[in-house]
Amino acid sequence: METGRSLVDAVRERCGRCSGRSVSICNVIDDEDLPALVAESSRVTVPAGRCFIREGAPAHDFYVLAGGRAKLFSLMPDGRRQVMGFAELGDFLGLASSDTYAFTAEALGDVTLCRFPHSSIDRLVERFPRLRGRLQQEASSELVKMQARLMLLGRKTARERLASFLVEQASPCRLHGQELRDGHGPLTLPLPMSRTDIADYLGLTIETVSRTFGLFRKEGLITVQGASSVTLLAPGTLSDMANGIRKD
Amino acid sequence: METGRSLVDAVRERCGRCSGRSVSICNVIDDEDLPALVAESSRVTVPAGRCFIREGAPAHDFYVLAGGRAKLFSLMPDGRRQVMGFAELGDFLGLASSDTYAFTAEALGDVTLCRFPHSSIDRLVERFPRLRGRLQQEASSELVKMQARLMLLGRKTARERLASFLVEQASPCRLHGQELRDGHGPLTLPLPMSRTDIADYLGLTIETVSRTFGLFRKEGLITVQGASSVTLLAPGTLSDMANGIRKD
DNA sequence: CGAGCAGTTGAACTTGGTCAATGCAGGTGG
DNA sequence: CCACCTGCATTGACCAAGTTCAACTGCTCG
Repeated sequence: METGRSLVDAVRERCGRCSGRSVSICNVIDDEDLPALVAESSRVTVPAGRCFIREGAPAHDFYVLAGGRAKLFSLMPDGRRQVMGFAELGDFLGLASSDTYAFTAEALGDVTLCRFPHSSIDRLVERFPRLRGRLQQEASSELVKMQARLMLLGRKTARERLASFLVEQASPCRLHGQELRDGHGPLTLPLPMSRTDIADYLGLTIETVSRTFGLFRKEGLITVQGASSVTLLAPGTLSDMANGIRKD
Repeated sequence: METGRSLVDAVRERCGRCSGRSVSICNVIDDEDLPALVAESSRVTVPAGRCFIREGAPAHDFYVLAGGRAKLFSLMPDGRRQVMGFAELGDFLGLASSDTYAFTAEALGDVTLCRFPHSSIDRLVERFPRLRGRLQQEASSELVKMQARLMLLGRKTARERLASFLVEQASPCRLHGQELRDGHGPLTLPLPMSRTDIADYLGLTIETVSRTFGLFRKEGLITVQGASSVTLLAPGTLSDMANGIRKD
């Protein structure tokens, strides 16, 4: 249980700033319940690029993401892909759904998971009563985030989509509840996902994402360090653009 | 409470075939609990076109839709609209969310609602224990539906979107669980929403929706009676098209 | 050093959007 | 009862955002 101990610490440490931005995933880990909860689970480690949930497969287990990040997506028969979300430390995966998983989950880097059989939910909720409220609350906030994604995919331009994405990626990095404004200094983000993943998340092609990154760079809104790190030079402008308040 | 009685009957009668396709709305009415639940609520009637939930307003109450249909949407500052869903009899509105509503709800025709203060949820769940499970289950299935909508808005063509919409509208009309196949005869649907609403639901313009209806008509996939009634002549073909299996 | 891959850039093309004219039905008032 | 008005739907012509296809860059890893 040594790894269990450090896992608890890691999860606890990050819990305050989890964003829970992904599909059917909830930051439901309660500080006090956490050690016992982690002790209940079987631990799984997944190497980069491996799928640990497969769309359409029978949904026996659900997972808590305990290290690394994952992308969640579905495919159409001809290969078109839609990334539903990116899962972070503390997110719950595979809870929502019927008897089969609604999406595939693939490790972005190496990933650590706690696995629980679906059938144990009731028992867990009984043992950790606060879990129930957190689950409800997070399912609810997940629905609100989904609505923002519907607006993004249905109505926003490529620029607005990428700006929304950057602002969203920034939110776990800034202080809780603080607004994004220019002048609060530049904000550097890691982007652990590929351009292809970003494109499939935003309903665009990789080329459009790349071009739009280029435009933002030319316009002095961002700088790029390699392909997996961005600095937001004008977060407030990007935030306004994301919301359609500002066109450029 | 005379109206209460008939309301219960109406809701009960339709409950079996509710589709619950809308945002943060759940078909959570339990046959046995229903009369007492309805008796708890204050009744509201809303004329066609009136908004009874406003995006961004403080979320004091939640509603059960007890008659008619409503559209749920959000707006961007410049007026772009995204319709998040259409609410039907038995759907719950305004449950998911923080302290403000995430969308505007507008009556499509005349609408009847049961209103409950948000603060009474705990009490209701205590009194009707099965409500809790239904709420969870429906929130979960709502998330699954949302993922289908992300795929639609992010990756599907105009033809696929409209086909998906028609198939979705058809689902409450066919027998539970029955697949859509050609040869099961034509299927006539009411479309209580305007072309504009359909367009804003599908992330298209009204013109594209109109043109695509025209194409489907020319191709012998549908016939149209007025603007608010369609007959699916080849539901199986439409279903395949909706899923990207077939292009035409 | 070279292969392979992700990302970037450019040019042609396509889909769906924009703008504008026309059609159609329901409602109102003469 | 009919002319007119209004609002929604349809259709057409043109346009633009974003996609497609292809070449090229730069990086990492044998």
